[in-house]
Amino acid sequence: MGIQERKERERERRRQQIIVAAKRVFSEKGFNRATMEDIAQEAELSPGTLYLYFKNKDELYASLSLRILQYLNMRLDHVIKEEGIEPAKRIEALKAAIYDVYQFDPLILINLFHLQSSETLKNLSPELFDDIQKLSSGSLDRITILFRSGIDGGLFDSFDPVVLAEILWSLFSGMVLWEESKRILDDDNNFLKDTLDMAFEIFLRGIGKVREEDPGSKGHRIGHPASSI
Amino acid sequence: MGIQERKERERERRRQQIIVAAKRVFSEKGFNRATMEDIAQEAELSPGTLYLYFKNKDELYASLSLRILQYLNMRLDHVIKEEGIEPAKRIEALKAAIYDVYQFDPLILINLFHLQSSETLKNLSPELFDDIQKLSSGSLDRITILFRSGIDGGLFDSFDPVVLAEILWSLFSGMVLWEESKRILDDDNNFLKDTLDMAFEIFLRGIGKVREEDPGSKGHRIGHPASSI
Amino acid sequence: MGIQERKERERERRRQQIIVAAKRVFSEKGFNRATMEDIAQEAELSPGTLYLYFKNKDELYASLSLRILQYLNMRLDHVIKEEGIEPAKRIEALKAAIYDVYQFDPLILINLFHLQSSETLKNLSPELFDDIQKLSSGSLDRITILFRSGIDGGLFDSFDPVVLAEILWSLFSGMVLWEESKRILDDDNNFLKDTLDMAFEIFLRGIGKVREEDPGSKGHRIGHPASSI
Amino acid sequence: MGIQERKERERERRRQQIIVAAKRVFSEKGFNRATMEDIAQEAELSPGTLYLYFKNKDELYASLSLRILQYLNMRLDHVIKEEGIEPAKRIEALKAAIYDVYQFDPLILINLFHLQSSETLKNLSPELFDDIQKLSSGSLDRITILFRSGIDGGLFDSFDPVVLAEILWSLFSGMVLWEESKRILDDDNNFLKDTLDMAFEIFLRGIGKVREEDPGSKGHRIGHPASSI
DNA sequence: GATGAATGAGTATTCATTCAT
DNA sequence: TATGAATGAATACTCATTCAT
Repeated sequence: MGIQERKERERERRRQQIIVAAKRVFSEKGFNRATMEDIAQEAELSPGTLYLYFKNKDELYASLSLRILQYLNMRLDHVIKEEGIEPAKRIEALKAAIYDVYQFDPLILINLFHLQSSETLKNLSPELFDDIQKLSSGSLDRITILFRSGIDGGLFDSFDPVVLAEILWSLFSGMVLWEESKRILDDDNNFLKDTLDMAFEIFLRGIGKVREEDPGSKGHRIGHPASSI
Repeated sequence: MGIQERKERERERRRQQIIVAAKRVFSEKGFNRATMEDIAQEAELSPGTLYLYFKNKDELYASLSLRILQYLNMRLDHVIKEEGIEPAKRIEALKAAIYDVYQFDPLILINLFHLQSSETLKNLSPELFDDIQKLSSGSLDRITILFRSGIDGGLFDSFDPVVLAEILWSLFSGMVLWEESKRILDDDNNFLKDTLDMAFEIFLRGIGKVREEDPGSKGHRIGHPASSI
Repeated sequence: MGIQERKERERERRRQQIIVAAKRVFSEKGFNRATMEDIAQEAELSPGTLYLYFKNKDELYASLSLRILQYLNMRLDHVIKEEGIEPAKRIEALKAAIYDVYQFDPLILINLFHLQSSETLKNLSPELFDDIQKLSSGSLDRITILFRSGIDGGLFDSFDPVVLAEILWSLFSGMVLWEESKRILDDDNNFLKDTLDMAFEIFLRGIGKVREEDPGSKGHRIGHPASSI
Repeated sequence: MGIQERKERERERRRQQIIVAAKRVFSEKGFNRATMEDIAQEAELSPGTLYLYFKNKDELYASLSLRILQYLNMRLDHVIKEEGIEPAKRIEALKAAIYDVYQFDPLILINLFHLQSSETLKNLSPELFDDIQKLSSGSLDRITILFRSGIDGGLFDSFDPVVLAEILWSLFSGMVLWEESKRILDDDNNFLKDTLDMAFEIFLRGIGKVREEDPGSKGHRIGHPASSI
């Protein structure tokens, strides 16, 4: 391997080091209250060094999101590309993928949704803005594909798969934000896991073909006992 | 008619004047890039005057949200208190109410969700924090009541109504944020109206009693023709 | 009495009302932390009204000092003009006068010394500056006269009476300030009374003619038992 | 000679640079009219830099005083520790020390007395407040020791040495303030030198044992010819 | 005269970013 | 490359003062 390559690898290691530190600090203090000084300290580097790896604070922040979008797309690609799998299983895999992304890094995920809905987005460099936009619509496209295969496979009623993807995405992002809010307002910690599970089931029931003749379909209409009626 | 009352009214008018200006500026520039100077200018007042009506920038920002939460709760109360209405109609009314809230003031609604998921929440005065928390959980409670009446009325399967309310709230907030994001990323403007409609239908189908014996229930399982396949 | 005169009297009453309030607020918060709003509230008037009676905050502050300087000079005049009194008694009366001034209004007295040694002095209107200067040097002159009479009366050694007056004045102001400082630093409250008494005795001993032939002079060389040796 | 040590020295140099500038600006404009911007300009630094060395304006101001208190204590320690010196000489040395402190830095000395008698004192960080308090009472203790040795040595009458120290301190601070006031009111500049000298002599005469049997003691009862009678 | 709402100039402080070493 | 001291632009907030009522 060339010396060039080794340098590149070293450089990437530093970037990750900074990203990890940034993630922690942003999560704890929020974008505005987190200072570059804080992040440098957490990364055990000097403030100046951060600027050797990231153009500015906004781009460092956005980089966090890039990472999780890439991970999401990778996971979705796996689901899509798995051969010889029936549509119903694919949707199960979609759910698992979304879970995984959340568990992979809940904090960065929150950052992603903050970013998407905020002023920061407007201040990015055109290139980074483009990256975000492409990755983001890439995710939607992938989810759309999965829904379409479900429709084509006769699993779902003929909804618009693009809209289904957007609804799923909204549901997901809304729950992540709502969970964060509950953590602040109510100190309630384990909201998302169970709720997302239930939401997914309801959503699948909602779009599923109502197949009166197929008792097997009842399989994933799991009963949800009302807990507090 | 007293002088006291007139003054109070005048004061309220000023508050509204400032809130309207703040809404515009915050929406255009985001919380951090909006300066009090900007808002004062927009309101055609001096910076100092803002502080006669709002303790600080955070509280001015939070006040925007208070307003829409109050409006939401009022609308939900109407739905709840309507007498002699069958459960199915109530849920329809819930949908309409949520629509209305969105249309009442989309921008402030976005502020609300920003606020709920952000650092700002931690910096509010205890009183305002309390107000937000109470109004927010008040909304959830009201939606919960509506779902419970649907369950009691035999309209829905026996899901936990609290969780249903949270899922609906997540879906709603997620869609509002996603819409904003799309507006920035894709210049797509009219996402929410149709999507929320469809999401609501799917959600209702998902939680609905699967009444094989009742062909009439198909009535509101409107078909959603795929638009872009 | 004319209506003119009544008005004048009314006006003076208001001025006093404001001065009393200002004194309290300045003493509690210090010059800079005391706001005109605070003073207005204390005086149960509106901020605007203060400006009908005092040109600005500096002048209001300075007015406090005027009052006590006038009182001091009045008391000193009494001492000077008392006829047929022997020099030794006069000096006793001087001590009593200084005591009285302190007791008349310790807080305003502190204000006076703050004022004399501060930036405020430079910002006064020329008229007020003149008033302060005249009253202040008037006090010095009066004290000088008393010392001179003591010298002429053969009571004291032939020190420069001007300098004696300045030393006395310095001693007095230094003790008042030191007392305030102790109140803040040590919560020590009753410093001045006893200490001034002792200082005065030492001072008189220091300037007194050493009359070896006159045992009567021992009268006011009171023994000061060491308290903590 | 370590790099650590060199940096520390450099840092101290900067602090001094700022202190010198602050001293000039505070003296010229007073605490409130002096802006951090002014001080930065005088120090040929940027405003931000000041905050790398001093937490805030109050602490910068207070730091000026620390320095002179430390110097005073050091000088007093010298006087105390000088071996084999007779009490009378010690008191002479005390006078010299006080002179020196005044000449070392009249402006900072004024700041010290402003500080001690002002609102600023209440806003300091607890640590700095403690430092001031300790140094200040340290000075008093040292002066007390000197008076006690004078009493023990039979030089003075048995006054309470604590109170003597306080009187001396009051006299000194009062004269410094009075001098400043005169500079503003009368443009009179060289008050303190001669007056303090005379005050000291009077004070010593006042507390000295009246030794009728010892004509030699007249030695330092220098005659003070009246200058302006 | 009295009011008190409105003003807007004034400033301490922060922190992203740079650059000499 | 890495540093971290220095920068200085940017801004929330205060409060003495004014003036229409």
